[in-house]
Amino acid sequence: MPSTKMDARELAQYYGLPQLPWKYRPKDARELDPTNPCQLVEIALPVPLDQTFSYRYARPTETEPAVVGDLVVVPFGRRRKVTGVVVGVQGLAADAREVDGVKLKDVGQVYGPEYRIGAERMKVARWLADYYLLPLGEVVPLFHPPAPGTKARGGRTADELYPEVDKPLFELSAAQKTAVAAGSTHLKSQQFSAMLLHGVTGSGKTEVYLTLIEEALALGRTAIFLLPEIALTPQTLSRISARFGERVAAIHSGLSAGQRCLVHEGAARGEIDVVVGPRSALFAPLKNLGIIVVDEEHENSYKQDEKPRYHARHTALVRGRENKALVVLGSATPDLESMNNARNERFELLELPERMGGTLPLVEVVDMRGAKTVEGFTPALTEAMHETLAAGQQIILYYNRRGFARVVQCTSCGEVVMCPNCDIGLTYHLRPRRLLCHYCGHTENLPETCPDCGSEETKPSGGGTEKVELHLQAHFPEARLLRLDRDTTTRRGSHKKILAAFARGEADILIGTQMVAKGHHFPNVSLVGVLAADDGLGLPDFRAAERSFQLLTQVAGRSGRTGNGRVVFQAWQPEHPVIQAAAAHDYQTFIDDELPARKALGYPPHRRLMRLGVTGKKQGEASEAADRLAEVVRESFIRPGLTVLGPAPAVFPRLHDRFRFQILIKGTLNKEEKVWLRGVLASLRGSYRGVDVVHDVDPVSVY
DNA sequence: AGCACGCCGACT
DNA sequence: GTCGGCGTGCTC
Repeated sequence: MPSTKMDARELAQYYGLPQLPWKYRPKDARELDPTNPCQLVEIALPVPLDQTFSYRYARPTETEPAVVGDLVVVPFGRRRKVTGVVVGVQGLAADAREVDGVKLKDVGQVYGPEYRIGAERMKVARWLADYYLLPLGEVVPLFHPPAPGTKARGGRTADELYPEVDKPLFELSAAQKTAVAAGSTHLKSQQFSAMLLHGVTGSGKTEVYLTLIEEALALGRTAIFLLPEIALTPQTLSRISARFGERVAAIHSGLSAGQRCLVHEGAARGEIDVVVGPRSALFAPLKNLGIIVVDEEHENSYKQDEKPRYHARHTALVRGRENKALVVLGSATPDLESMNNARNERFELLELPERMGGTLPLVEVVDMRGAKTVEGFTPALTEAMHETLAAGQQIILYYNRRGFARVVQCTSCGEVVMCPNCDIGLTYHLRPRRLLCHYCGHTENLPETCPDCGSEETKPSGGGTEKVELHLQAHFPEARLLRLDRDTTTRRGSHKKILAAFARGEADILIGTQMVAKGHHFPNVSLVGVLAADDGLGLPDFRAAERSFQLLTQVAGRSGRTGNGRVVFQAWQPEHPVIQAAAAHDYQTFIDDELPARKALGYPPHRRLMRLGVTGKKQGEASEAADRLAEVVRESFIRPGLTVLGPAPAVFPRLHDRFRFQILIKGTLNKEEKVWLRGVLASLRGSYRGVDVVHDVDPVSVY
């Protein structure tokens, strides 16, 4: 019977898995001889191996010795050069070319002190590595701009791109003043603390953030302002740069590697003291960090969906703690985990319940059952649209399905046309006129006969944004349309272009997927229509209700930002509590329902989750590996507080020509268990070639 | 994870 | 004949 007492080597033996390489590292540090400029440096490298590597560093004259935290470039393998971080240094005889039978290669380059990962950021790096079960070297790339050294200097800096605008001199509302006062008290305490700012769309959260950042600067401290990439609009950036001028730098996807380096160096040298950007901005080398703002903190994009799979909100709290800083999380629809933390008094909760200069839009829930719909439009929505257009105002229509027809079905035998790689029905698109798989990108022509029975009666069914667009062209011929979905935003920047065109009033109706729900103020929008409000509720994910509530609330918030707005939710289950709560702008009721439901099922925020995903081209192989993994994990993790579910085929059992299985661990692993699991995963990866094993701590979705 | 080495099919 | 498919083995 295996147990966590067994190390990875013993476990590998027990289960007949191949042995891990076992490296012994001598602990006797050699004294650093000041007359000898040669060092033995231990380096963590960005490779998925649970070990560090020893190199020789014979420093050039007039240069400083390497120290822990230094970034270095080293030769690795036959022809690779990789960037790693120094985790240990010792003295070394000048003529030594090997240590304990291991040949030493020479360090190629040591970066300057601007690039050194100081003690504080190193603690964050170690936390990331431990918490997310990764080798330290694999989190190091988060801490430096890509390819430092290849500096294309002379490019425009971030804030030059966004000319200053006049600072709006609004008087803060009472609620804003309360929030600022609370934050201010925390800042002055010089202790770590966290605030959750729950404010409806348009309630002035940004003004609270900016005021608190100003206060932090006045106290001689620095600030990080995180936003989802999608929210990094020129308006947002110009507002921030108007406030902080030269001292602020923005990181965004339009920046070159050289510009990123300039921001990094400026922050390290103390020339920049506010860094704004998406999750990667969290690792900026600011000194004396006083405040970290995480705006739209519920956004799933804060969780990176590739290695290292870290959550920027969680990491912000850790970096805040290391700096005795204030962490401000803000949202109109806080993540359940954050609100739970607020209720448990780990965060101070501040509410901004009122819209600045306006009221929340009135939401009408329209029952689709028995309604005389035309292509998914009820008479109520159609009428509201005519009224809005007649009044010269704009409309947003939200429909979370791309393409023209969700599936193509044979009317004779009922089969739908499937993707050859994915076990997913293909979606019919008009432009280009082809079938497309939304998961792997496979495309093919519309078949003339049913691939299954040969009948010529195949029929596209189920709608999509393309069909809605066509319908509008026919029924609202006078209206100018814009469509916003993945298919209209293939070129870089086209997303922002479409939104900007709509904001300038170049169209009357914007139709789109989730993309229309995020960001942007559209002062002239007075109607938002949601074609299928309960669409997301049936998804087999424990967060389906939370997602739906957030999306409906966000999209509703696009209406009537500067006046009275209307919203229409069309729904098949209009009485559903999530739809009702979203329609009533009632976050309280929503979480009062949802938190106990999560607790009853043992899901976050009550317990944590870890997902182990096993995929392979051969179903049998993947399934066997998943079985083996589940067996090992289950036998060893028998204790109160831990539950192992699975293995089970994933919700999408085959994508990209790979069969997918998963195991869920409910509960929090302790340190020994994590170390142990890393070993097991490494063994498994070694013994099932052709099978991919991924682990995801705190997964954001469990598909 | 890369990247090289190594051993078997359809091409000039 | 050899270009290239991806199995497997190693990286201080």
